[in-house]
Amino acid sequence: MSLREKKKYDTRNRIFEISGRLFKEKGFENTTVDEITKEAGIAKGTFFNYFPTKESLLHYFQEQKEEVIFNILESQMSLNAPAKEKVKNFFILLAEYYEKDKTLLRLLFLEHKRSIIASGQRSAGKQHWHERQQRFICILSDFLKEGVEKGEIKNRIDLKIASETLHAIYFHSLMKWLHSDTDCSFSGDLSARVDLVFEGIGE
Amino acid sequence: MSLREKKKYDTRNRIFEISGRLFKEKGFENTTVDEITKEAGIAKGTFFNYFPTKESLLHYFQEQKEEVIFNILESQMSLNAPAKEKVKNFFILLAEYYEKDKTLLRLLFLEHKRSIIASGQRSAGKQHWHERQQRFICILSDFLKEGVEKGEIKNRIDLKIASETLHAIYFHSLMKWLHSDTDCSFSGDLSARVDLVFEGIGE
DNA sequence: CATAGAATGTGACCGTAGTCACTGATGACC
DNA sequence: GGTCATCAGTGACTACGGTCACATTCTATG
Repeated sequence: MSLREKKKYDTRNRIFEISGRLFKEKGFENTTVDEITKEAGIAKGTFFNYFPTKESLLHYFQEQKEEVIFNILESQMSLNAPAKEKVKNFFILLAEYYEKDKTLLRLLFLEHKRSIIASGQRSAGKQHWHERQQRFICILSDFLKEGVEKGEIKNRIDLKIASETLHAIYFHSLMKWLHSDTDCSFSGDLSARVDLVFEGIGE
Repeated sequence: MSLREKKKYDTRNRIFEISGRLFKEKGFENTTVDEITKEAGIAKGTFFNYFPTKESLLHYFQEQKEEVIFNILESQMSLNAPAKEKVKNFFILLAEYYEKDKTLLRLLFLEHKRSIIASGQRSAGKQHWHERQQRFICILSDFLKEGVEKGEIKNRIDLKIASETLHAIYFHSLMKWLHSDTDCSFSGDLSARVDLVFEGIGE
């Protein structure tokens, strides 16, 4: 690695670390780019050489988190269990991982989401978000498919609709939990909802 | 109405109309407060006498829409029909109303949502949003309760969980539809998902 | 009609995200 | 080692949302 490359790498990392710390300490909105660059000992313009916007930082934090999450998930996915258990397990693993650091997650998730919405129709962030959802839904869909083959799930069910619905429930629980101040259990809430969808409401 | 009151009313309306038009024409982010006030023939400060922030305008647009929606809904709610049909009807009425003006809705909904997220933990916007959701869930819960009494719905179901789940599905469909460019049917999508939840996935 | 005081309007001003034309450091090549 | 093209660094500058002390307009009252 040349000197130039090393410096670049270091600066980027420095911005990343400092902004991460400041965001946690003071919140995203209350941390200015000036503060970050001042603490990093660089000029304001330099910040924008590395990250196109202040919000884009969150995008990278998010990516870092996801790396970890998907590794956890993939290590558990090949378990031999009924489809319903697999789905629950999948959700609970995610939930437990999230429950470890609600504050950070709230920051990453809500601000990141906000930025995607704000940046309008076609943006890299939105694209990435969409892909992430698809990956999520695919995993669920695979579980359900297995379930159909094993006769645990009605075979007249549209797998796309079903896995999307499960995803919707996951998302809803997540949002509810993120917005709640009380410490209601995210994984417990999810579990009840998955049961409901598997059983059905109707008599 | 005194002259003062009339002027106030007029100014407020003027801001409202002009900003609505500009938002539709150029989008929310691309419309500046300066533009709005210039076109309205008032000073910048005056704008903020009427609306605490630029985003708060969206809050009022949203309220205006909701007025109409809840009137439509209430006129249809007392119909005598199976619970499932009532839920579907409820959703479809909403969907059809929304489908009339996707662009405006997308603007109102996404930006409004964004602003709620952005404004952090405790804001009037968030409070109002939360109340709206509760109202929504209550209506669904009433339908389901009736369904239980009429034996159409399993009585071991937790009504809160069930109505929240239906709401989650509604919300998911709405978001999917708002983000899609293709003209997939919002009401059709919802209908399939309600069927799924009533029937259940499991064999 | 005169006047006081309240309601409303005003625009210079502030803080912050983001830009850009210029400067300085780096390394490939001779 | 000297030269020059390239790439990162810089900070004054712009744009925009939002504020505030002061100016203007309206109205209640004698």
